Amino acid sequence: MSQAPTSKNDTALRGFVGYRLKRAMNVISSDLAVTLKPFGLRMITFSALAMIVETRGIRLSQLSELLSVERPNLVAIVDELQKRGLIERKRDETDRRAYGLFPTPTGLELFSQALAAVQHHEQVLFSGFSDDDIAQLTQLLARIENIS
Amino acid sequence: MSQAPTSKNDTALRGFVGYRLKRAMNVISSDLAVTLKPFGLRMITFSALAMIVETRGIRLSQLSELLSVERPNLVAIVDELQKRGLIERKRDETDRRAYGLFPTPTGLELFSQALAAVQHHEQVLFSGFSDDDIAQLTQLLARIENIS
DNA sequence: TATTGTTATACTCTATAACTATA
DNA sequence: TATAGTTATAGAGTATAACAATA
Repeated sequence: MSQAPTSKNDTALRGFVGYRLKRAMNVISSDLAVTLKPFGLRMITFSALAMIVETRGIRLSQLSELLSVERPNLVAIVDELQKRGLIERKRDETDRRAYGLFPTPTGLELFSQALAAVQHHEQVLFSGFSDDDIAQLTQLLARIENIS
Repeated sequence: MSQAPTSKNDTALRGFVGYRLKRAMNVISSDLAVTLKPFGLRMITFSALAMIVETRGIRLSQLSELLSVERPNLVAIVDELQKRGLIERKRDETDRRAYGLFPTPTGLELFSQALAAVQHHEQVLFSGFSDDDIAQLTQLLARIENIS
């Protein structure tokens, strides 16, 4: 019976941008999770909070569209932010089906701290990258996003 | 009560490479899932099969390390490939704790077809990208992967 | 003692169908 | 009829602890 090979590699998969993208994503997201942990936030709750801070009164369905997260999956996320007192649901009196989502003062305070931490996180992570590198990467990723 | 705002955006999050990376990844992975579906493969089962084809006799623990997937999570994936008759576990007689993973003829045949489909998929997806674009992107992603 | 494969478990993420209340 | 929010549910992905067999 053969012993396990000593030369093992992932050459075949390396030929795929998707594979490389996923591996790069893993590095960033696991690192980001550590950064957000002290704030009791995950990537998705941070993102949702960021949107609500940026667009006060945004609806869950709009949040869903912007974040590309299915509406049902956002309910628990919004619940979580609300239970922690970071945001409020305010019923829209002109369309009583809908709720506007607003940050609380606590939410604004926490977000500004988390934002600074995440910015610092990326700054450290990409300290070896020039502004031009970042600009190129950003542009390439934007092109991928807009493919379909 | 305020109506939901008409100007809604994700400007704050757009400043983060991680956010853009995740969105680009979503585009590619959901598209890739469609490509792999006819073969009864997912991204992870395709990747595992690719590794086993490339490095015949590879162990589950080596697969785990190469794919950055925890060992326990690979057991079900290897089980799935084996149940479909695409790979075999062969006990390593020199180290009876271990099993070498080998593709079957069926597995080799399916993989070659799936590989061609995935290659074609990326070719179409990146048809608007020059070779230089791909090379740049690949290099930038490799640098991210090697950050830590 | 350490390693290989494994079981069990739990938490997160993602996707779909269907309900309610409102429009 | 259609939309906003919601419930229920199920499938994937991911992480950790601990076990049996073997080194």
